[in-house]
Amino acid sequence: MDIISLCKEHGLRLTGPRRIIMQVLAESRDHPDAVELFRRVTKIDPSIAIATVYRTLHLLEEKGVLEKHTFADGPARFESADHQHHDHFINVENGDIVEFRSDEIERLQEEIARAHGFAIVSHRLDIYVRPLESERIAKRRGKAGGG
Amino acid sequence: MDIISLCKEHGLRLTGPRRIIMQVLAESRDHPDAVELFRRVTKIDPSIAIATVYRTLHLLEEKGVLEKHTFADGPARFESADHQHHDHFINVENGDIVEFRSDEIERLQEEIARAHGFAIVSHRLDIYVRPLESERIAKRRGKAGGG
DNA sequence: TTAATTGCAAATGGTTTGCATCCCC
DNA sequence: GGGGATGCAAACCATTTGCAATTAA
Repeated sequence: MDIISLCKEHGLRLTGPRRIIMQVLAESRDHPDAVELFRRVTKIDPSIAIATVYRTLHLLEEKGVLEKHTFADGPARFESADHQHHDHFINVENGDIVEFRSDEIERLQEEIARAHGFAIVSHRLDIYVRPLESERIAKRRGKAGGG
Repeated sequence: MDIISLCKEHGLRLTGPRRIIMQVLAESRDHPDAVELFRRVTKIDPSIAIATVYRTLHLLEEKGVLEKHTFADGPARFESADHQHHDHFINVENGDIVEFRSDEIERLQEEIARAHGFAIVSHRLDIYVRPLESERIAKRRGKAGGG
């Protein structure tokens, strides 16, 4: 969905700062945090305040347009919510995030929750990882062109 | 393990504040945060500073004696680490925490990580829940004595 | 004795908020 | 024109840190 309809749909004014923040958000595939977003946004329009970034993020989260994640205890990181639920691998060596989904894990969670007398509201599975040594070797080989 | 051996084992001085903080920690089954811990500790000795609570918590986490969790985006909460790994249900209605463990989910995680070329360093599965309506009724009935 | 530990207060980092101004609808 | 949105700076909250005084070993 484009930015104009997004604002219309949620009764938000399409202002200059908002247009830019949403555009940057739409282009980001890397779960940026508010400060990183602020950096990207002010590269386009340096007059935008970080308060506006936080306000927009909060607004979009409330409307269900964005998902907010808190990995480890760093700053909150955001991604658009227009996708099926998924979980995250966080590469502890560089902070990179890889998404994954397991229907089987989802199903097991439901089952266990029900057995405990709970209904699931939401959940998060964060797996902190490190590349397997074999992967590291494969990557080195790839980069070096087979050395 | 008692507090004295714990300190000896990790080369920590057994000071008054530490003795009290560890004692309170040992008695807590509810994953308290630092500020809550500070409240409990200063009830016993009002001269203890919150900085000492944070420092002790950090120390014990480093030594692997405590586990630190960040649920949603509230303050960090702690529990002793002298147990098998488990995951958490967080009751969104009151913040209560219930522990659970699924070997099957653990196994699936390993499997999926490996398939992605990762080795797991650690992980966290937090399931935000609400009591099932049937549980709520059962509880009311229990409290009212069968009303 | 003396290095580790503490209390205090100031600093930090991420995030939110009050308020006067601004500018979409 | 008017109310929502913004920029700015100050406030906030959880947490950390510098430093001089204290204390366990």
